[in-house]
Amino acid sequence: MQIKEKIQEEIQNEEANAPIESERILSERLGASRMTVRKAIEELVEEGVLYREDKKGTFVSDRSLWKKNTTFINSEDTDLEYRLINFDIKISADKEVLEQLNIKDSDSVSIIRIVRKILENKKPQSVEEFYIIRSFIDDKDTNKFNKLLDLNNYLKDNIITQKFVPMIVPTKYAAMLNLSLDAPIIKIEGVVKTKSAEPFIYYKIYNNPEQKNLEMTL
Amino acid sequence: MQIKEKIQEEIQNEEANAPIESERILSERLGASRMTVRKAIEELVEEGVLYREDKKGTFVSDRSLWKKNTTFINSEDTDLEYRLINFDIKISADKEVLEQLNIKDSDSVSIIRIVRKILENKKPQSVEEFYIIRSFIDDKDTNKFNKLLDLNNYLKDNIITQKFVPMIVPTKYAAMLNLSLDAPIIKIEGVVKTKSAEPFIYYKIYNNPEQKNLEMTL
DNA sequence: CAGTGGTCTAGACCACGTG
DNA sequence: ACGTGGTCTAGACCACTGC
Repeated sequence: MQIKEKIQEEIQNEEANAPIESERILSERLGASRMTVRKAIEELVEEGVLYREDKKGTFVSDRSLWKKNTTFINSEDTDLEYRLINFDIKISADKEVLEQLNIKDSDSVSIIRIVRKILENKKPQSVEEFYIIRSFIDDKDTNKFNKLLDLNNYLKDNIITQKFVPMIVPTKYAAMLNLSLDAPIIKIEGVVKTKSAEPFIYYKIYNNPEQKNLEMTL
Repeated sequence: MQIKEKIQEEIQNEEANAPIESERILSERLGASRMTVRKAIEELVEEGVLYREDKKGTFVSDRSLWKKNTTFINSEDTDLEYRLINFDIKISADKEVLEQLNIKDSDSVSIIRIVRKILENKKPQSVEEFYIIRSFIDDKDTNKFNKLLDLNNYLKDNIITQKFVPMIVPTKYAAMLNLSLDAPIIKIEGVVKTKSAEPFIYYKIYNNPEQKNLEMTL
């Protein structure tokens, strides 16, 4: 929405905790109804850019309070590099994978497996394993890993559930992550489901704690 | 909002993916304007109870898709018990704590430290350490641990940032959590700040992975 | 073509904080 | 008394879906 962008421009040089103009004044000055301005402000509040104090006014948040969730999205402006470790279209898969993807008859379903390593500023950040039911994706996307594996693309029309599991780094990945064999790490296990609750992607991410900060704002 | 509750009642016996009445029909039947009904539905969509399909309709979500975040809130209907391990009002604290609470002159600030153990269904689920700047809380609440330490109470007017750290269980807590000395765990470190960015609580939660599932829906 | 959700308008009243 | 955000109303037009 244009109103939102305008407000964002106008506050970008404001100091933290500075008040912004009231909803009524903004709506008049920007030529929109109050409800429209309100919705724009509400979205900025949702992102942590602004905050309201009931019956007092709306204020600019300190930048450190902007909402983030690096358990799911890599923070921007980092230098990321993706290295493919493994790619195959397989008929069979682990029992765990079949269970998470709710597959009863494994013969009838084609599963794509992709394993890749992610480097951040040239250092190993994580290893990701993806299991994707082929029939759920466009044939033309099958080889576009960047699109296929960017979980952001699924967020709008799907539901993603992820779990955090502490473990000792798996032996096969220790060297890849440049970790000692007894290093404790956090594995993230996630499932992507359609809104009608059909799972079609299962993923496991092994994070290098020295490179990957898992944090979120609430 | 009453409209929200009414809708919630009406759909509670509906099957997953069943359509609900359109916004226009609901607004007429419930005697509210369309925008009011819309807002109610929007909140239910936010919670994952309903989902929309653009230009098609609004549908009931499968219960497994309701949004949750057990990294922050213990799921309901669990039998929780809190055991106080430690409570003191101390002038001095670790450098780490002072740093997180943004305290320069440690002599002038009184910090409350509380350590407690949480049992879920009689089994040890986690150990929590809280560091609270005394001047930020009501004197009358100083001894009401349940209120003081329920992070939900701070969510409305504050910003909470938390970080997930993999580690081997600290020796001093291994027995308390009923874990072996080399068990990998996830420690959650969090800071509660006012909306004007003043930190006043720092907490560390050591989770027993066998009892505590850390997961979230996106 | 009728119905859906998505967006927007131009008003209105309320409770409460501040001067 | 005035200004704030919070809530609500009764309309309106749009782009698209499904029949």
